[in-house]
Amino acid sequence: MARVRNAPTMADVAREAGVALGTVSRVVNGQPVGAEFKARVDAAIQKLGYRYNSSGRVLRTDRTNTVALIIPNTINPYFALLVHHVNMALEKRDYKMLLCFTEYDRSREAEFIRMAEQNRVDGVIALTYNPDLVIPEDIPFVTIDRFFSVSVPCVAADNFGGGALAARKLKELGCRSAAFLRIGSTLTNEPSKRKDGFVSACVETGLPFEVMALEDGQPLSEFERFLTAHYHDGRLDFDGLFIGTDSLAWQVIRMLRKLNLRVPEDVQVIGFDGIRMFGDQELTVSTIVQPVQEIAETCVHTVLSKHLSNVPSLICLPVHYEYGGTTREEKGEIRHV
Amino acid sequence: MARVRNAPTMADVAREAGVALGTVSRVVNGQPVGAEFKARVDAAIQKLGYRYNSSGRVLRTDRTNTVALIIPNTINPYFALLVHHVNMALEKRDYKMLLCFTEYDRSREAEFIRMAEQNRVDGVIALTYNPDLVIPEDIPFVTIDRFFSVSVPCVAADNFGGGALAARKLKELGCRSAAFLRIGSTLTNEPSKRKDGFVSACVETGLPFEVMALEDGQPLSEFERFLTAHYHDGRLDFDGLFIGTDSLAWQVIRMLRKLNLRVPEDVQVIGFDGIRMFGDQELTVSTIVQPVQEIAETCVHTVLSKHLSNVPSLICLPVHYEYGGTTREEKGEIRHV
DNA sequence: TTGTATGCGTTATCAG
DNA sequence: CTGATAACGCATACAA
Repeated sequence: MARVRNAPTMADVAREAGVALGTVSRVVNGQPVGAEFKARVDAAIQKLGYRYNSSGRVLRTDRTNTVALIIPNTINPYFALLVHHVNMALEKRDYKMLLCFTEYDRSREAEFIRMAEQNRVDGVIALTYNPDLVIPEDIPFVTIDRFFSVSVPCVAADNFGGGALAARKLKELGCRSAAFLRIGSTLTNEPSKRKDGFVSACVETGLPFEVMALEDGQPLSEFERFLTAHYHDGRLDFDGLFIGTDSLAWQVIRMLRKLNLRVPEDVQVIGFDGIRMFGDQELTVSTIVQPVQEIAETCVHTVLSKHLSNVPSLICLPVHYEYGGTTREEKGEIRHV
Repeated sequence: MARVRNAPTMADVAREAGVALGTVSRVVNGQPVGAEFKARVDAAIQKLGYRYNSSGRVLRTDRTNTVALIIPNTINPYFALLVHHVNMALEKRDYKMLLCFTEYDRSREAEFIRMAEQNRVDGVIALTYNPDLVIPEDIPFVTIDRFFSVSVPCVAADNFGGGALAARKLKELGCRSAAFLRIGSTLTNEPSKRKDGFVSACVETGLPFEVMALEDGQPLSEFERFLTAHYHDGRLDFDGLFIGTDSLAWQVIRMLRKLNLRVPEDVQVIGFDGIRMFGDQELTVSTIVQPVQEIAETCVHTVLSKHLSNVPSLICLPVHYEYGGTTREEKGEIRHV
């Protein structure tokens, strides 16, 4: 069969330069070649307008310099941030990213893993929810926020520490009674530990607390019912809320406003993630900030390391608290919610 | 050289099934094969755990089933949305996406085009800012928001119409005097027409207006100076603002609040893009909504069409206005800013 | 319909 | 250091 596109190949360059094919390959790959030869090859490349074609190398070496990132979507700003930093970390190492959006669909999660194998990616980084997901053995695999087994490295923020930090912060800011609200309690993953850390620190500091967790299917209005049930004579039973994500925190704040409760005067709110308005402006709420860039960097570093067996199976990266207008702080910044 | 990974190949399957290599290929690709043969091949595939390897096909056919998307980043929610819909549109057609973040860096824009060629992508969709960008001839290329030449299809929202719609809406909502604020006026692209449409409709409806455009390098505080200069005795000269993007609108609203101006009571604000809180909650401001999904779908459809010459060189897709709390509307929704 | 054989562009081995 | 040549896995033209 003839060439599909008629772009010049290394063979054409070799012929033009009057050298062997292998010599062209060495020049292109920066391996040692005599100056005279190199000059002739470079000239031929110029003259023919030769463009390197990676598909030959892929077939020969079975390395694509590509890593698949499996993630629900990029509409959620936390995922969008993750995608961004993973891609940057990959690019720094001359790797490309094959992006797969699952939309939380379990069958899609599994299908993308198959697809990644077919395309001979050099590794997979996955943030998934399918409880029965089978992790392939023959390909470097790193998960985010979810621990499968000691043979599959998992990278996550220090969710337990973050939950504890939120509780201690509320206590420190004068809260007398707190509640933790979260959604999606079906699957046990690393973020589930936010609750454990919160509870642990509440107990430790003597801060009374309640926990309200919604199953995945339940409507958000359940939170409204919960809050209303704890609302008497214009006051809420809690003066501090720790909420599983910034996104949910934002929605809960709207509910509080409906009850004529002021944030942070009547109720202080701390979220989790560190989402900023339009990606780069102010925080949406006071929050526990995930080290997204470090998470991405660690995932990439890990998935590309030669000896996965030397890698810890769970890597928790430190979080920090940041003021975002929904807690009472000395720093007199403008409230924006 | 021996196999790199020792995964079974079509040859192994053929041997196992006692058929020819070509027959395996036909089975795998769903071409007509005798039932008996097909059964034997399927059984062999099962038995050996054969996984299709796309790298052979790529080399053979020079088609990767991959399209490169070149875009500044995914932190900006508008870009994040675009990435999402482009990927979904590609996936629907069994194409993969090679994502390239330029971070607005001109040299990176050019470099990614080179990289895309090397990797033999089947097409490129690009949202770029480099005024001197050279579009390759030998690869299907579609741009977003920026017109290069009649031979390079450009997909965009109806920016002119959107600007006009904003002006008419402000007029309709009772505005007496309006201003248009935008940033980044160096490069002339499709979004530049937002101003033209706005001006045109202001003139048409007799709405007095001013335009304030910031060059790319200038600090945002210039807008604050502009507003302050038009602020007398607790009143702003304008009771309506149309702002180039939702992101900028959000920042301007913060400036207005510093001047103790209420939105929308004192000043109504309309943005552009249609960005939602956390990607899926309420709009951040009243705005002209871009049809992002249609833009993505059109880009993909266009870049993959066989006969690019039959394609219009500029495709403008309709926008619409949507209430987001920063205009005065009958719909009494809770203000959230 | 099925088998055979060639080549896609590159890398890597081996001999000169 | 350079040249010649054999794979890599698959698709397809051609022969049977």
